[in-house]
Amino acid sequence: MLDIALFRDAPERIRADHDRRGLPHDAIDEVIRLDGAWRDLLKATDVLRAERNQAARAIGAAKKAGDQEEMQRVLAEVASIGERITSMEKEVDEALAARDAVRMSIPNLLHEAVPSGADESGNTVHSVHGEKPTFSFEPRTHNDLIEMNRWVDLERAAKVAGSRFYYLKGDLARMEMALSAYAVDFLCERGYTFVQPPVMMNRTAYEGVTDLGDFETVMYGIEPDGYYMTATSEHPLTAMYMGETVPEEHLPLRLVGVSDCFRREVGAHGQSDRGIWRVHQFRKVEQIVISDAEGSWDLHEELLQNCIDLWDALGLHYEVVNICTGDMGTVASRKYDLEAWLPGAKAYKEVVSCSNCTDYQANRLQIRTGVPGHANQPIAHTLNSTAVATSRALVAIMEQNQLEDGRVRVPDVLQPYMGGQGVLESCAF
RNA sequence: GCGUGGAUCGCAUAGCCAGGUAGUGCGCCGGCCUUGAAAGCCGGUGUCGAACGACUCGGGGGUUCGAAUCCCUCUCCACGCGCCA
Repeated sequence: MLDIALFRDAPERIRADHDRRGLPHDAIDEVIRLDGAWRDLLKATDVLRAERNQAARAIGAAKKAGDQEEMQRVLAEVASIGERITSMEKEVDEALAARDAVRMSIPNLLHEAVPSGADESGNTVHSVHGEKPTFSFEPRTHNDLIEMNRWVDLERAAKVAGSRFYYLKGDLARMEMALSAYAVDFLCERGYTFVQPPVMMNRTAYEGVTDLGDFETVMYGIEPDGYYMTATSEHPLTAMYMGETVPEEHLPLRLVGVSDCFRREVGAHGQSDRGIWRVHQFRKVEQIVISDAEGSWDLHEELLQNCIDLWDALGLHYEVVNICTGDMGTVASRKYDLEAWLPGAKAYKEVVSCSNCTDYQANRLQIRTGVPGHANQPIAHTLNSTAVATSRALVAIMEQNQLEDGRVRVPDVLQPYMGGQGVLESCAF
C-alpha cells in the first residue's frame, strides 16, 4: 500500500508510474477524491465531538458546584448529540474503508531500471550461469524419472489427500532434506539468522502481507479458528515485526526461514504442471531482509548474489531474468527471477523470485526503523527472495543430473548431507 | 479444557473499588548554564490536523451528558489444575 501522503502531495509520481505500466489513472483520482471525502467527514465529526466534550465538562462543573438547574439545562441541550456522533462515526469508518479499498489496488512504484514490456515476453536476460548440460541419450522429463524410480507417489497422495499432493520417497526425499539443510547452512554462514516461523497466520497479519484476492485463490483457510496456512515463509517472517520499530542497531535484519508452503493453486491446470512442479505443499528456504530505505537496493543485489552463489554451488545451469513492467505484480518495485534449464522439458522455468518491496508491505504492516520511542519513524523496506523451493530444485537437479539408466547424480555439495551418497537409487516399491 | 490474576505513552509504574482534563519516574529531543561535557533547572516527547480541535489506556460492543474506571465479548500473557508429543 502506498503512503497516503503521495496521493496528497505528489500524485504525478503515481500517474507517471501508471503510464509505464500502461494502466489508466482512474483509481488514483478515485483515491484522492475518497480521501477528501473522508477528511471532510472526519472534520465534521470532530466539531460535533468537541461540542459534546464541552457540554460534558460543563455538566461536571455544574454538578460539582451543586447547580442542579444548570446541569439539567445542559443535559437537555445535548440530548441527541450522542446518536448523531455514533452515526457520523460509522460514516467516517466507511469512508476510510472505501478509500483504502481502492488505495490497496494501486501497485508499488517501479524502480527506474525495470524494463518496459506488456507481459513476460518483455522480461530481459540479466545473466547466464553454468553450462547447458549435454547428453549422449535423450534426456527424460522429471515426470518420467520420478515414475520409473518410484520416488514420488501421486496416486496414493490423491487417494489420501487430493490431486497435486504427493508422497516423496526414498533417496529423493532424502535429497530434499539435504537441499533444505544445505541452503540454511549456506545462508547462516553469510550472517543470516535461521528462523522457523508458524505456518498458520491470523487474518489481520495476513492482510498486511498480501493481496486480498489471494485469500480466494492461494491460501487455505482453517475453520473454525480463522487461521490461514502460509503460502510462503515470506509472509510470517515479514509480518514478524508488524507494528514495531526495528532498532537501527539491528538493521539490516537478515533472516533465513524454512517452512512448508501451502497453496490452493486455484485455476492452475495443464500438462506442463504435472509431477511435482506445481503442488499444494512444498518446502522452501527463503531469505528475508528488513532494512532502512537507504540500504535496500544494495541488499536486493546481495539477495540475488546469494542465490547465484547457491545455485552455482549446486552446479546447475540457469538464467537470471529482469522482470518487466507488465509482469511485475502489485507488491514488488523490482524483481529478478532465476529460471533453471530443464533438459527434459527443453525450457527455462522459474525456480527463484527475488524482490524488493520497498516500503509497500511495511506501510500496511507499520514496520518502522530508527530509535524506539521517537515520533514519526520512517517506514522500513522489506525484501524477499527464494533461496531454494525444494520441489522445483529437485526437478532441476533430476533433469540436469540424470544418467542414462534413469538414476540421478547428487550435487557434490549435497553429498555430505547424505552420508556421502553420490547417486540417487530407485525405490523398491 | 477449567480456575485465578493481568494488559495504561518507547520502558517502568499510578489512576479502576467510589465514572468528571491520563499523573509520575526513566529514556529521548530542545533550551538555559558551560571552553566542552556532566549535573542542575525549564520546556517538549503517541495519531490526524496549518490551526482550533479531535482521537489514544490490548481489540470490539454496551450503559452514560461524560468511560482507563461500570457491563458484555474476544485476543494475548502469567500462575495453578487437567490433558498431552
